[in-house]
Amino acid sequence: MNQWQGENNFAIFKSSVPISNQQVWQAFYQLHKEKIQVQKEKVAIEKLKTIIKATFKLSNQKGFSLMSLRDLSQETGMSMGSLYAYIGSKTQLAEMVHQFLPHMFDLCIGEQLDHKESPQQQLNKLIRGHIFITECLQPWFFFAFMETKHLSRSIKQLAKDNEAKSEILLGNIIEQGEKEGVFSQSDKFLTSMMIKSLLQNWYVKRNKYKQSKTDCESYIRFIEQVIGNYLEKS
Amino acid sequence: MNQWQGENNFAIFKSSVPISNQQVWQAFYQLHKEKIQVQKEKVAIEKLKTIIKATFKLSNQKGFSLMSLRDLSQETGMSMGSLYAYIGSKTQLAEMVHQFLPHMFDLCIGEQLDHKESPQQQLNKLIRGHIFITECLQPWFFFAFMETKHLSRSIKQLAKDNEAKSEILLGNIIEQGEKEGVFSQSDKFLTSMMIKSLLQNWYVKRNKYKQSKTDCESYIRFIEQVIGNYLEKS
DNA sequence: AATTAAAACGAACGCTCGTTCGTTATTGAC
DNA sequence: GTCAATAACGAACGAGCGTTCGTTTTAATT
Repeated sequence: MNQWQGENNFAIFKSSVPISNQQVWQAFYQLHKEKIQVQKEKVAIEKLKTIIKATFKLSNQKGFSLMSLRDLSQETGMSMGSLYAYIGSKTQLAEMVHQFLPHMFDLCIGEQLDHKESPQQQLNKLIRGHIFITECLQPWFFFAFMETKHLSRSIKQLAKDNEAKSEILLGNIIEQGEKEGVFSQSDKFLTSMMIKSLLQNWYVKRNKYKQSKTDCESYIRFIEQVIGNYLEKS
Repeated sequence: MNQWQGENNFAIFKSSVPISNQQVWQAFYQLHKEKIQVQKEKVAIEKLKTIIKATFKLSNQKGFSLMSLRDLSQETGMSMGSLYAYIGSKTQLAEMVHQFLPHMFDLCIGEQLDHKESPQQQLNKLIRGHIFITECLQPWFFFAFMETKHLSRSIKQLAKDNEAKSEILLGNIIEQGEKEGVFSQSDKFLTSMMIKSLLQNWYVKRNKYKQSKTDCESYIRFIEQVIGNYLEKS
């Protein structure tokens, strides 16, 4: 059960996926390149960084829909016209953030899952990957979680599909564990809902965990303990 | 552990606290009486019902800040002027909902807790009460959870205080259980965070639970099982 | 039927929003 | 140093916002 400690920790995760500060912004720019009017990459990435960070800050304060582009202009020190060269429209600004997350998710933990491993290993891997990536991109995931209401139907659907996908993934692993006899019988739906909610809590209530000085490794240990106690046969 | 089943179920809860449809709206009117310009109680209650329900519906669709009072006017069939006789202002409309929840909470489960009972009993009572009341007032709690950003500082503080209160309550019960030796040693902070998040999930993701035909009694049983497995000495 | 108080109405007001676009400043190649 | 190309600028626009208030309708009392 604890075979992953030290062997698959946060530091190793960060060094094995493209999630350094530079790489993240580079990836964000690449994903949205064709929508952005500014052509010089170095300039564009720097300004996007400023804009997105300011968006997160203001959205935390008053919510995305109450954040005006004049607020954003003031916070970034850019003019209204400049902003529009980067974001296209207010709606597109929100959509760009939302589209980025599944992209990074695939990049970082999409292909790592292996059905030949034991259900416990698969489950732990999924949980760890989830916590690690949301730890690296906490403001992004927090924004996406809080500001789902303002999206076009198509992007809203994309968000729903992604959530469903991860729930099915969880459900399958639990089912496999039951079949192999390593997990006791349980309500697969309720169990995956619980795991999802524990994973979400890490980035939704991040401030509280920071205040209590809980780091992501001990949070993972806690989840694994709770799920283990509940699922594993004794 | 299962002594409460049948003896303290949802039906009994509903009949022992003032939470019938009529009583809820009556209580809401009483709490905000002095802010409302319309004097005839029967008329006021009926219109408030219409307004609040429409607010919940529109907020679910596009979020409170994107809901205009013209939307609300159309949805309720009332004129702008009439609306203002009931809500005072858009901000006050949101605040009235937020203020109502701790009020109902106190009314329904505030005084039922008894420190002489066993920690297990106290914990189960708290969990059951929480699920039951959020089951009865699901749209209210959902609205309050999603739309915290638009509040005045004072009401935001009130919301924070209330959350802190319930976390301390949980922490104390767990601590008492540890001292009495009925709970194993655990991280009290992480444990209460988990319980809170399980409780919140019931009204935040209500649609998903409805789709899978999970009722509140079986959800409570699930929580008690998970927490029991984790906390109770074997 | 007349009177009066309460409730509902909705056009109008001032303001702020997202967005545009003609102009100015900056950059880099020659 | 010149000159295109690129980026930044910010005043202006129309739409829609929350809110108000003079008027009309409704309801209750006499």
